[in-house]
Amino acid sequence: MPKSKRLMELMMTVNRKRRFKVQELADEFGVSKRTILRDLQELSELGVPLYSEVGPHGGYQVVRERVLPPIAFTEGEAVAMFFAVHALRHYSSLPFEAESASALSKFYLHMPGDVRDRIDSMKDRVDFVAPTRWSDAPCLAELLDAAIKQSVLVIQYESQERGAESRRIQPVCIYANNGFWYCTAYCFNRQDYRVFRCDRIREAAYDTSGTVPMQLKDVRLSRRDASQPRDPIRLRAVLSKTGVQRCESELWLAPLLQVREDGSGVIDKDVSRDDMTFYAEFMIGLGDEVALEEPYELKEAIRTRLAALLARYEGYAAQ
Amino acid sequence: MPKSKRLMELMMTVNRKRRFKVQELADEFGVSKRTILRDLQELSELGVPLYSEVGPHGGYQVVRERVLPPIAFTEGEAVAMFFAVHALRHYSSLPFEAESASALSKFYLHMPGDVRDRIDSMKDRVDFVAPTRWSDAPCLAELLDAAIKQSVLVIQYESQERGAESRRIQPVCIYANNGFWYCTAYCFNRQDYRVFRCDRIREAAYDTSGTVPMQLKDVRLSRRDASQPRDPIRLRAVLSKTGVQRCESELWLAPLLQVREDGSGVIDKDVSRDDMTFYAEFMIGLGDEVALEEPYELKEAIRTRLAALLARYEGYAAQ
DNA sequence: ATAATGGTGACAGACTTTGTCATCAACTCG
DNA sequence: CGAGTTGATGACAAAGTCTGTCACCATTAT
Repeated sequence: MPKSKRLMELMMTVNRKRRFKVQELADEFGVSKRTILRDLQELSELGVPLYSEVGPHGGYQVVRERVLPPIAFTEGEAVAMFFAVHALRHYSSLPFEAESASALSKFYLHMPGDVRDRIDSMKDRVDFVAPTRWSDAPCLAELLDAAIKQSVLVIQYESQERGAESRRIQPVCIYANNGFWYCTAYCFNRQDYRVFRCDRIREAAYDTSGTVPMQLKDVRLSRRDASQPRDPIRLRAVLSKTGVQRCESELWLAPLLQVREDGSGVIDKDVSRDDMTFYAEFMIGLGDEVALEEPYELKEAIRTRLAALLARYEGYAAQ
Repeated sequence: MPKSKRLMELMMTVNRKRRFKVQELADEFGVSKRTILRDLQELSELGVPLYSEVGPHGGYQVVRERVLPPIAFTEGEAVAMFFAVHALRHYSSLPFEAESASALSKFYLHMPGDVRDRIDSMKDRVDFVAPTRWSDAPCLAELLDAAIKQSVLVIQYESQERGAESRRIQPVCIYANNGFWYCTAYCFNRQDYRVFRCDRIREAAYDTSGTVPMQLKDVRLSRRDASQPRDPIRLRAVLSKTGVQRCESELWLAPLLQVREDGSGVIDKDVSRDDMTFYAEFMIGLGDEVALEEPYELKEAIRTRLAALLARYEGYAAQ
């Protein structure tokens, strides 16, 4: 076998084994220990992070991260990776931040100068706008890890109403929306699914009390969909074209919205009676772009709200 | 020089040169033509797309895409790249879509099975929510290209007011915000900077009439910032903690906002008098979370607006 | 102490790569 | 056409690199 091929296979083998002895590999590849030692040194120089200990029960280890065999990317592919990572630059507390940066610098180092220029000039010409000031979500990595492994966490959650409290949860999925990270999880304290704002999770540790994880294999991202409303009431409203455009950027509304051919639209959906205050605020925000048809309760709530606001601003005027 | 090293350098050299003759490389590397020929054949087998023509003025060419020398990525880096591209999945009409996909499949192919599983399970556990229904922006690639090269385009633009019209523009930057792609550009018809919605640009072609591009080297993303208000008026308002959080997700507001230590905040900024109606709507949306201090004109505008809305909903009640 | 294990240097022999040369093929240009 | 340019391929000896063997050292667990 030519040396170059042997080196490749050796790289794959050591990545698979993680721990091994020189004699082992020598037998496997049908070469002498000396050769394997020389090869391992070369791999080391090529960037595979090897660590060795002498003595009985010693041997080689691949330390830290495993390395993929070298891959030849085209320039276009490298630029695309840059673009993707660049697009996420406004999001703070991202998982894999360090890894992205190191991957990008590897691409950057191996690039001929003209492609670097191309990328540098692209940097300032294209952008994804994200809401500013994302709050820190210190436990994001733990939450994601727990969601992947489907294990139970004990978290310190600072809810708006009750202040800090401890909860046992099993994360289902993590998602970012409009400036915040959220985590849908099964809450063992409430015995139901709940959505947590990740920046309010101050600490997260793996549960050691032996709570048995739920079988949530099929429960995935869909879990963030709203649950069925209790005490439903029918909401019907007609939206102008502008109204539709505004509603489309509201994630929670999108599934309730039917768009007509001419761009105008209709909301027709059962909603929870408890949410009247919320919908009243929202309808007020839409102003003349919405014509509410029912329920009467919502109209009433809107009028009450408007009157309260008017009083508030009348009050100011008197100051 | 060992062969392996020479092959690496050869790969970089041919990528830089794009066109070359065997004799040239032989001199450059101090080896014989025969050796270079053998090396080029090996590079070819390694995936570098080489093409050769015999005869005078013939020679070698690197065909299609240039290839970077093989890079060894760690697993973590590969996962990070997956994450980044995955996060953008909801955005339609992205540039570099094909390249991202092919880069990802290269990573995927070279990965040991357990990492694939890790990625597969991550896919369904983490998400970036983007507003739905992005309109198609068919000319995005052209716009980006023109922005990078700073060249002039002739576009067919369908404005809301005047219907379709032809414009000569020089794109400055492209950005995505809240479900739409925008392009800031210098418009030669209006002789000023304008922002175009990319989905309303039906066609784009390079200008052939010889319009001289502007010197826009220093004009970059900042161009999307609001210009100075004409007829300014001072706006001062105090925001509660909740109010601050809501404002932070409004991009245009972020620069006007000062956050205090306890999470509450202040808006204090000169704004344009023409925008009173807009600010009135916005303040109403903030409800009790904002205490407006000045200007008087805005309070008046809010009261007017509230009264109008109230009338609208009183009207409904009478239906 | 003993045995297991990695690390290094030297060197001859095995193996690979290289240079040279010869020959061919495709093509351009005058 | 014919002369010149350029790539493609095969053969083979010379040059160079890689490999196995061996001797020896260092470290460490038992």
